[in-house]
Amino acid sequence: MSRLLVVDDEFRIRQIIRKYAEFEGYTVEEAVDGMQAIEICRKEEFDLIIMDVMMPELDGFSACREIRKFRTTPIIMLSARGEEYDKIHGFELGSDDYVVKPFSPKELMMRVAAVIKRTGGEQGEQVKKDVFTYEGLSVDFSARIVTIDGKRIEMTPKEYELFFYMVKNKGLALTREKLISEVWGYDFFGDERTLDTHIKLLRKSLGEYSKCIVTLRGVGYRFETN
Amino acid sequence: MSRLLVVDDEFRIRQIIRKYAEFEGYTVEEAVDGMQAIEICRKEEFDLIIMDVMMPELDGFSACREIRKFRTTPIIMLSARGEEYDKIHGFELGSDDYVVKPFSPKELMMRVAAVIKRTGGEQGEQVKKDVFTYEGLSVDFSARIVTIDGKRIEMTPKEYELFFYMVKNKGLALTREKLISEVWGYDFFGDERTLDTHIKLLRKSLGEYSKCIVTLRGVGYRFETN
DNA sequence: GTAATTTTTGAAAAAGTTTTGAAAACTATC
DNA sequence: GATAGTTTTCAAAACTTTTTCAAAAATTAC
Repeated sequence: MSRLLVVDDEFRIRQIIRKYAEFEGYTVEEAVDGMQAIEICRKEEFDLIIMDVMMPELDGFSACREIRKFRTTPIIMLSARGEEYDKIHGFELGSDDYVVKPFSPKELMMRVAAVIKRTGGEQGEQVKKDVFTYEGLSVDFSARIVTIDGKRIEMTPKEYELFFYMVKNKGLALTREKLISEVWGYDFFGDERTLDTHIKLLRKSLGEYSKCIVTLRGVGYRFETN
Repeated sequence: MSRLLVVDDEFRIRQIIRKYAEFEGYTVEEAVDGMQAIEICRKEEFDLIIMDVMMPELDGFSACREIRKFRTTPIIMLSARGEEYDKIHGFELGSDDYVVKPFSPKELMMRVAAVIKRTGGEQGEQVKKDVFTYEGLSVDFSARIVTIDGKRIEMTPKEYELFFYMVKNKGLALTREKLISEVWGYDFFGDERTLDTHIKLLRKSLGEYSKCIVTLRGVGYRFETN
């Protein structure tokens, strides 16, 4: 069955939607604000997102816009009554429908079913994303995008390759020989210190997250998340 | 489904109407002023025209009068509150309804549905559209039409194919090999730099939206929206 | 504490990639 | 088979990345 993400700061609202949605057979996940919604969306894929407009931390519009950068998941916005501007804005940002609060759960479920049916066909061909996140760091292998606190970090090809390899093998002690042969190729016959220089560049690019790359003296390096 | 022509100089307005109209299942074409509307109407037939009154080049009244000379397509006029109220209200131009700006998209859609029902509905056959939009850029895969702020962008076959493939895989890092084998075919054995040249041509065609095509050094390209 | 070893760093040289413009080759269409 | 439009080729220019190397810093061993 379809997976739903419900984003609302009010517990009561989430609870009502969950109850109805589960009754209809949907699987439900929850997020309490836009920021959390984005994080969850990076990691998991949903068939539909129901998102409140007014939320602390990060409002529904901004979250919608952000999620649209890497996902095409349909979104239904929940907005306060009479906020015509909000509705329009929601659509502009790529939401697929809107429901005005206070809403009838039954009506919401009908909209959910309609949107899923309408967008359902294409979901099959959808590309599965491959993303790693840790605190404010996010590594999208398929888009080749690294962000720190939502800000994009530009890196050079070698940095990406080195970093991706380390992240994919996070928690493992990687010898210099292993790193060089995996990132440069087994036939690399350059200078001893090339790897060090790239680690340096990578650390510089990662800023505060350079803490994740630890030196294993006499051995190599390890990427670790605490 | 029914075909709509939206005529307004503001792309924001066109975009909102397009979003709602497509949600309702209509096919939407756009024109940015009265002059363009007339040209398009000479070439194509619509089930309904939504036209703004205040436009540069040729205003809505004049355009409406002109189109009426060779078409009977129903027209809904959009006007700012109080603007030329009498004229519109008198229906002397032959418009079928009018909506005051700022309008509720939902209300507009109800009027659209009402007018279409009243005037006998569609003439053409049903075509399922497959359209991607981002800001003023719209890519209609099934019609093979790309528009920027409502203006049609003419491209060569290769440009279309390359662009469509990139848009369909938006947000993904596409290697040169992948692009070449998908757009040219796995058996392409031409020059290394052919892809680059086509990217160049495509960027030129896309004007301001060339920003969406980002170079991934050492890898390939990515189409991204933001 | 000192010497030996290893890693980090900065800067410059070398290598590599992408962009661009222009011309040549190709392909329909009349 | 001439023409107009499209695609491909190619090489120079613009730009970026990688590598090298030696000095400095850090760590370890004695």
